[in-house]
Amino acid sequence: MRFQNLYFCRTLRVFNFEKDKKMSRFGETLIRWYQENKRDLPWRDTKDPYKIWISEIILQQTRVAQGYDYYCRFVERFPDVFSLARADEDEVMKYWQGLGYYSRARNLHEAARSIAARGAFPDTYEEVRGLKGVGDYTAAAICSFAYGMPCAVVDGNVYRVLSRWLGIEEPIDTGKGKKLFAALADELLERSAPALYNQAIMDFGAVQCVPSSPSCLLCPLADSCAALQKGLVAALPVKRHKAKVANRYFVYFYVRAGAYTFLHKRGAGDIWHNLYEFPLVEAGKEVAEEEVPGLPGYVRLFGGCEVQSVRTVARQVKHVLSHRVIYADCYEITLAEGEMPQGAFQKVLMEDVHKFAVPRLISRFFSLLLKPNI
DNA sequence: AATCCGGGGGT
DNA sequence: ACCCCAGGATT
Repeated sequence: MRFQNLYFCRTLRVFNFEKDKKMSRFGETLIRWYQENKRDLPWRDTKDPYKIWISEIILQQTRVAQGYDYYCRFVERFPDVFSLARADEDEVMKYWQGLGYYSRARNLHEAARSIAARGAFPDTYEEVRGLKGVGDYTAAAICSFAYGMPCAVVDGNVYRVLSRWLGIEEPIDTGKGKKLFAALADELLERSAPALYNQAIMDFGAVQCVPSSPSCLLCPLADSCAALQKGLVAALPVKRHKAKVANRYFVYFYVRAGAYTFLHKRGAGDIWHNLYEFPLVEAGKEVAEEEVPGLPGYVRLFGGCEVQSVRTVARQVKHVLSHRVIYADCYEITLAEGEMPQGAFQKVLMEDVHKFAVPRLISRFFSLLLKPNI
């Protein structure tokens, strides 16, 4: 018994020794790869926690190519946390227009105000993690990049790189899987250079260890990659199946009353919170053209005002969100000049609609309406 | 643990 | 079509 135990301990020690050697090569290899292959990105030129924070929020579920220009415009207009805190929320939303996941912008603004009230950007992990819109990933990113703290980031890239290199088939989108990968990431973190290591593993995942058909022949970690040896590269990481998305049917009304139109600000508890749109009727199913209010034979009123004419602008425009598919119609309806329909509408000069933050779908309607019909 | 929240690009 | 992206909040 004692012998067995001794043997076990010795095996474990040897195993750990081998593992440590392999693990330290992992970090060194990634950092070497990064130094030769890294992309030059504006948020990497700074240690300003504010700018790093902005970049991390923008890059949540967003590719670098998509967020790049937004970051540049955002930090130019809001160069520090105080300018962001002072700004009107509508303007912040306008700078976010088109990026999606608009709660990021609202939380960013709210957090900026709490930071400004506090006087300075938080400098402990717990306080950074406590900011609205900052989760485990973003807190680790800010604290390692800005302050050099030994916090391992775990994002989509890290899940992929670790699951493949270690050959782990545990699903990454369960509580158990998340805990496992967080522990592994922490164990593998290169503590002598946390910021460099974190950047390296994420860039490595984004550029080399890509989701589909990575170039394993050229990979510096090919020798030690468990997935490559087991033929599991394409199968990893494992994710649970996603729920099917439901459809929604929107009917929008571009209302003309002289030079004015009407916009509605969306409320909480649904998509596009605090963005603007045309007056909307949501239907449970597809609405036939003949059934639209205002068309001959049906209701000729809009918000209590008589509808003078109706024109079809667009029908069944498909707009895909992360978990909904919207089929949207848009009708132009004309009211007498000076009419003010009942409802929570804002009367806006048509030439001023571009000043409002609107979802992509609505900005598409704008461009349809500004172009002469062909 | 599930669901919600956008938009764009790659395959 | 389907997947993924420097995820987080809510229920």
